[in-house]
Order: sequence, then structure tokens, then C-alpha cells
Amino acid sequence: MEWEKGEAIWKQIGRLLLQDITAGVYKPGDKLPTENELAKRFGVNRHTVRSAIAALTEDNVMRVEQGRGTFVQESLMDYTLGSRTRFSQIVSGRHRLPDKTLLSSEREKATKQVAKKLMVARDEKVIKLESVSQADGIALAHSISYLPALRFKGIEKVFAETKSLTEAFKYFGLNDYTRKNTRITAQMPSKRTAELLKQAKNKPVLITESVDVDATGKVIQFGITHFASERVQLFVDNESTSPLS
Amino acid sequence: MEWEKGEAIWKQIGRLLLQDITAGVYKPGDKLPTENELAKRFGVNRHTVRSAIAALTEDNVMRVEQGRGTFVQESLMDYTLGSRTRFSQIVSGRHRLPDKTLLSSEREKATKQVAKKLMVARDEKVIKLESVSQADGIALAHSISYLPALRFKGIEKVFAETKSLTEAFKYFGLNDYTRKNTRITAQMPSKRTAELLKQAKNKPVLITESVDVDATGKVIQFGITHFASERVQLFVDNESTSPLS
DNA sequence: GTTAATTTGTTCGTATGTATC
DNA sequence: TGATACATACGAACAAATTAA
Repeated sequence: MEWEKGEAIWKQIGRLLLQDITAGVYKPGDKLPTENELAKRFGVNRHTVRSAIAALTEDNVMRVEQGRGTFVQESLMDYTLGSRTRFSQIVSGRHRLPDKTLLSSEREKATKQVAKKLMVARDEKVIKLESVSQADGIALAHSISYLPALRFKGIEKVFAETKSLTEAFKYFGLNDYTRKNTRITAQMPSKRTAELLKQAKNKPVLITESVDVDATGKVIQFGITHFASERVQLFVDNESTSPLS
Repeated sequence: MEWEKGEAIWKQIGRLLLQDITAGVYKPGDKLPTENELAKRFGVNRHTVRSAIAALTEDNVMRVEQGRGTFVQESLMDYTLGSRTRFSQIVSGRHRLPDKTLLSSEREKATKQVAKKLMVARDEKVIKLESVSQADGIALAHSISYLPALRFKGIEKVFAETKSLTEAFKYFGLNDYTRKNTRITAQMPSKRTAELLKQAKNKPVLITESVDVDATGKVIQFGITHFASERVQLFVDNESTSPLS
């Protein structure tokens, strides 16, 4: 390997690696060769390769995990938590194809937690919907939604067809609803969630618990969503909010 | 052990366990005796104890971890992500004593990421502050803050004394600032973060990346905060925001 | 569950060329 | 010219995390 004079070797190596990535030799999520292999390939010291990797990591092009290797960084989908957050809009706004698959639906009695969130009586019947959200066929989130059964009888069929809760709500004459609040926690994924999200078991999931209300302020949905932290980051924008809050 | 008639035994056991917890026999985070031990103590079948535990878990009083045991649930501190989020206000609003300790401060050149977030030139000097936030002596968060060095020369001394960035800003004539936005991800903690937060290494941390601006919109701080997911949950309130967002 | 191999992270030391005062 | 600082590059050794046997 011959190096141009006047430019640091590690910068030149960085450009070569970047070329490989943009050319698709290494795809998002792929593991790069080890530092020793790269050092051998470029005929330089391992530290020189590390300098190049450090610069590309800083640029968010790759990601290094101690003991595992260096990986091409997947772009994280920004999921904005606003009062009118809509999954399909977020995904299609990124020029990716949204899809939401209904895994199961059940009618059951509200547990204490669900009854409180939905503001219905304990033991009132609720509909439980379980779904997986995808963008371009890549799983992003695994959700469980609870809705009051009285108001939305049979919504699971409409949801399964339209693949959208927003659309299903419209079928029930509900043309608009807003997110009241969102609570965010992090946990290790259950086996089932890890499988559904096709996510590493040793990477956490971001969990949101949210409450949606209709125009009159009536609660229409309580949802628990598990996001693949490898592919999604949540985003809160305070610029468009009132300065009084 | 004698049981009252007319009330299910598991309910009575549940009440006894709840009494133990409120009395402080078992403190938040403590491990309860195993189901078999409890069954022996109460002279009932293990499944009866399990019914009691299931009810208390539903009430968020305790938490069961397969293969590990049953634990008294720590109450999660709600950390609201608003435009005027202030750590000390959030904590003292919960009648807990806030404290922020400066771990280290450095002057260094802005990396590409920091320069972009702070909207300063690459290579401009920035101040890096590392701190741990506590409530009642319990660590909640580990933060790294970047500030433009030109504007806030020597702020680390004021911060170390006042233990508050808000107060330190006032020293520089900056009486008000707002949170522009927040990005939320989840990761496994580094060894150092786990130690500082006194958190289990196999529990994730919630990470926020936030940008603060002064009244004129100038960026004054870029902060990365790691929250102990065992003790903090983030909260987004959409009710007090403009419906246009 | 333990051990061993693999891979990245950190810290020494050494040497060289370049820019600056 | 000298003194100094800084970035670059290499080598060796060890620490820490992960994975596989």
C-alpha cells in the first residue's frame, strides 16, 4: 500500500473504509475486520487503524464494541413523541414503508393498572391488541394496546385490515385523537420480544407507556410499546411547545 | 397462623406482606424470602403465596424476576422532559433532597459531535463537566455537559460550589434558559457508570442527549445524561403543549 | 460453570517530522 | 539557530469484555 504524502495515513485509511461502506462492501450492522486484520491489510500499526476508526466513530459511521468488534452503524430512526405522534407518518416521513401486523387480540377484564390508565371501572371489559410495527420490513416496535371494549367492539377486525389504529378509530367515527402523555423506561427484552424485534437479547428495549384521548378528553387507548433500541431513538421537541410548561 | 373466615387467605397474606413492607421490614430493592420460605412461614401451599405476590405485583408493590426472586419495587422517580426541566425542582418537588456532585472538569477542543450540537467551530475550546445527581443520597443520573469555554470561563468553580448548573449560569448573567430538545436511547451501562449509579450491570441505562438554549436561542449547553433505569422513568407531558406540534 | 481464545481498550516508551516562537 | 510543542506512527504489554469450547 502506498500513501500520499502531506496527509496523515490514518486519514487516508479512514477514507478507504468509508468508501467500502458507501460502496456496500460493508452494510449497516455488518462487522468490520478486526483491527489486527485491517492493520495487516493496510500494512500499518494497529494504532494507526484505531485512529481512523476513532474518527469514523466520531462521525457516527461506525460503532465499536469492546470484545466484539467494530460495526457499521445502523441509522437510528427518530421517533418523535408529540401530541399527534402517528407511527405511519413518522416512518413514511423518512421515506420508508410502514407496516403494522396484528399478532393477537383478546377481550378480557381490565387489570388494576389498565383500568386506572383507561379510567374505566375495574373488571370492565377491554380489548387487548398485540402488534408489531415495521419499516421497510424491519421490526421497530412491539406494542400492546388496551381499548375500552364497549366503545370499540370488533375493532380488531378493522385494525387487522387497515393495519393502522388511526384508521380503525376512524371506522368508529373517531377522526382525531391526541397523545396525552408518555412514560419512558428501559428494560432487557423478554425472550418473545427479542424474537419479535429480531434484536440481540443483550441489548435493552425502550418502553413507552402512553395514553391517548379523543377531542373531548376521553381516554381511548392505553399502550405499552417496546422499541428496538438498536434501531429507534425517541425524540422530544420542546421548541414547538408553549414556554409556560 | 390463624386465618379470618370470609376473606381469601391469599388476600390476608398479601396484607401481611404489605404491612411488612410499609413497616420497613423489607425496604425498596430488598429481596423477599423465597416463595417456599413464605409458604412455610404462613403454613400454606406455595401457590397461595403466589396469589398474594401476583396481586401485589399487579399493584406495583413488588416485582418478580424469574430465577432471582421477588423484590420490593423501588418507586420510580418521574423525570419530566419539558422545556424548563430543572433537576433540583423535579427532585425537591417530590420532597426529596437534590444534590449534584462535580466529578471532574476539563477544558478541551470540541469534537465534531460536540461542535455540531453546541453550534461552535470545530476545535473551539469547550468545558466538559462530569457530575452525578442524587436524591436523598441515592444516585439517579450521571451526566456529562459541554459548554462553550469562551462564554463560561471558570464555571466549574461556581458549579462545584452551588452544585447547580442553573445557579452557575446565573453567575454569568444568564437567568433563564430552556431545553430545546431531547433524544432518548437505551444502552447497557459502562462499568464506570454502573459503579457511579450503584446500579446492576445487567440493567440498562436510559440516555438523554439534550440541547439547552438561552433566551436569544443561542446554544449554551449540550448534555448527555445516563439515568439509572431502576430508579428513574422519563415522562413527556403533551397536555400543556400547543396542539399544533 | 469454567476456561481459553478472541477482540477492543489503555498505557507505557520510542522516534520522526513540522510548525512556532 | 535553538527550544519547544504538537501531531503522527510504531512496538510491546496488559486490562477488560465477549464468545465459544
